[in-house]
Amino acid sequence: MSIEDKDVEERLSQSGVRYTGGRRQVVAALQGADGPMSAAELHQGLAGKVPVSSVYRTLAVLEEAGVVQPHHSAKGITRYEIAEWLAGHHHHLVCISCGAVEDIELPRSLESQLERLVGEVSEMSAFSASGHSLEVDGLCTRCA
Amino acid sequence: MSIEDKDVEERLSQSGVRYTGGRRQVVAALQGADGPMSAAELHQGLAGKVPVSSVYRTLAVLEEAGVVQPHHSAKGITRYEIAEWLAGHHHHLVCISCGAVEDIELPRSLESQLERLVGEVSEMSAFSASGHSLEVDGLCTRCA
DNA sequence: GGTTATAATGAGAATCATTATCACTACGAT
DNA sequence: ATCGTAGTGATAATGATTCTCATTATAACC
Repeated sequence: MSIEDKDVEERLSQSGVRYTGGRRQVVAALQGADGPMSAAELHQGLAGKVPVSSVYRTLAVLEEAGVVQPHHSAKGITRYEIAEWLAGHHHHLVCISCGAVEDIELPRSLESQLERLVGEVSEMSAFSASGHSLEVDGLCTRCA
Repeated sequence: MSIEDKDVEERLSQSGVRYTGGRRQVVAALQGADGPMSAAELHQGLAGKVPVSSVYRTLAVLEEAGVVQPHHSAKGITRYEIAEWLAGHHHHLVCISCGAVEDIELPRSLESQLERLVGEVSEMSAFSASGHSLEVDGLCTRCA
């Protein structure tokens, strides 16, 4: 049981839901990934041990509890990743050729610049910002 | 015929496709919108004058020609907007409550800061960046 | 330890956005 | 005017996701 798992367990119990075997497997698979995963990818990765309908339900439960967050970058699919309060704040490199999404963590200095920038945007737009995400589009090393 | 329309026409003819009535209507609707639009929204907005299957095909053609670009921010749907070379570079405010997406153009100073930032990200990641998009998540004025 | 109320699961049906198909129409070149 | 190709519209097919419901597992209580 990884360190984060304790936090996940607590968060779920606060939401009044159980941290069952299937849910643990999904969370573990997401922890092991190096980018957001779709329900189908998770189902695959778990070798069918968790049926696809359960993967969807589990993701919905985890999202509701704030353990994972959805990410929409590819055509018709939703990918999920461990929420930032557990995994740390980061951004995404999106390959415009193959669609792969890679996490990237900014050095503190860049991140604070970005936060200041978002703050200014929020002010100038009468929009109460609660989060932000920088998406850099380009070619991944494999497609370059 | 707006000024941009000339550019669209030229771009399409370079792609060897015609700029037909239905396509003009879709482009006009996108020009009139103040954020990305889905196929269903466009179909609605055009009061059924353009059948839904044609809206989809038109969007595919326009994307192929580089006249519009897709945007994935909401659950299972793809929204499109006029490409940046026609409409100008901008970013998005995404309402975490109602899902609405609003365009926002950054003042030159902020935009250049952001570009420098993206440049550094690109370097530190061996990822050849071709574009970027800042998404600010929060509550729109209606949902606040 | 067994019982019971409730949460969770799994298989499949139902739904929604999107894509493919195909007969038909419109346009441009000859 | 006509012929070939591009475009259209209705509808069927697909793929991701959600819903339903009967069954199973779990935690709290006796």
